Amino acid sequence: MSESDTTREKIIDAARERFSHYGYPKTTIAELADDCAMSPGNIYRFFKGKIDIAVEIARREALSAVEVIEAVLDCPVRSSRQRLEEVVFADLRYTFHLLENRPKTLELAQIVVSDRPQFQIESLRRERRVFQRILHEGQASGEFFIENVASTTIALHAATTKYRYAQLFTNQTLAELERELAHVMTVIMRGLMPAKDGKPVAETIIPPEEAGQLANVS
Amino acid sequence: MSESDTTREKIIDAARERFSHYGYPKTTIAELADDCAMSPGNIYRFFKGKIDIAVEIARREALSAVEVIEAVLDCPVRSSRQRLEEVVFADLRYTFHLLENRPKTLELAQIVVSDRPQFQIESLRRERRVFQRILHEGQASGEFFIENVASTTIALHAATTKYRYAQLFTNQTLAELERELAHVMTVIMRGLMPAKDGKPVAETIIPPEEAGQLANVS
DNA sequence: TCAGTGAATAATTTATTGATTGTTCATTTT
DNA sequence: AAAATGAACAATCAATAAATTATTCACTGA
Repeated sequence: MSESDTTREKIIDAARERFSHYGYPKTTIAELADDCAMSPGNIYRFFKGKIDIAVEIARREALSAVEVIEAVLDCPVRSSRQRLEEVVFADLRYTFHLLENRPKTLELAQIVVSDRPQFQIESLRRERRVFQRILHEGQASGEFFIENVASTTIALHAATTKYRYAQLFTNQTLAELERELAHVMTVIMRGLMPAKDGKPVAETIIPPEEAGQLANVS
Repeated sequence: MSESDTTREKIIDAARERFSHYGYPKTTIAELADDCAMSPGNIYRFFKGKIDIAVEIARREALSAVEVIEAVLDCPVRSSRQRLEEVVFADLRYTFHLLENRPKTLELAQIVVSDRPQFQIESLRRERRVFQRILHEGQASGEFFIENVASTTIALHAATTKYRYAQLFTNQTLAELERELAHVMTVIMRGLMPAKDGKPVAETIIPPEEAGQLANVS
């Protein structure tokens, strides 16, 4: 790692610390420079402007959020259905706890999005790719019956909108949201899977929250 | 109608006019009093405070919005499925055009909700009742197969969250949203209706926009 | 040449003040 | 007695001044 890379990281670390403690607006470039034992001017050799530091932090945050969701893919499960349900519930829980425990993270994301609308579009796209992979697998294994995987992915993602950063829409508790999401998933799963012997697919069971799943949100 | 009722209506009319033209914050009680040829003090014999005038206007707006949606129920259609789809699309279109043509209406609603959170909860509940009626009908006629109508109503309503005041979530065009919603409804309908002869239910077709449907939004 | 500086400046935020507005109520009118 | 008034007062807003901050850049030391 080159010298200038570690300097850049030092700035990011200092910014992460201050942004999460005091928020983006109340953090000054002079403070970041102090933390890194350098002059304000030098910061601008690594970032075009203050907002770009926030963009970089939010970008990493978004990537690690998708990783949390993707981690669910790695654990062995019995079916694509279970995979899909676990990913959707993980999404609800991860974003819920994020807003609960680290409200400044949302604030930062909102500031970034208001300045760079493309940021949100790309974050959503990354998330959809996870969904798409699962649908594709389920399709290939014959578990799902899906005519058009691409458009069904979009539908699934849109139908679960309320369960991403749910506190922005409602003040329901997490338990209430989980119950609700189970109903949504029940309907969706019945839409994706053929009925067996004339009986519709069983209801979605709320998956248990894995212990390690939310390690980096505390 | 009593004298004091008509006075109250005069105030509401004046407020509606000014709120929609200049917005709630820029409208003063003195102006409303002027419009009604009365003194500021007299307004307070009819409303506890300025915000209560806004609440009353928003309440009526919300009721007439549900009426627009309910109007779809009155026209004869071939199936519960079609009813459901028309209601959901009407909701998307109505709220979309509302934000496009009368942004002050949203502003007012947001001001009311921030002061009276219960307002939003009740509006959503009213809307859900329309959904529930359709599901119930479809269930009774045997067209839908629904184990629990109440929880399925909640699921349906939650899954279509993105298509109520869609511009708050995305900057997609109405046409894009309609295409997306069709995909969502396709999955949901397959979840509600049993497959025929092993073939899944047909895809949702975007219903044509009725001419008279949006009369009071222009 | 490269990494870094810090004073100068432009842009933004905050504080202050004066003006406007929401609300009340003792009083007047009908 | 009911309906309405308008002056008084507290709360809020708008305008401006003052202070702070983001950003630039000519310059310094390795």
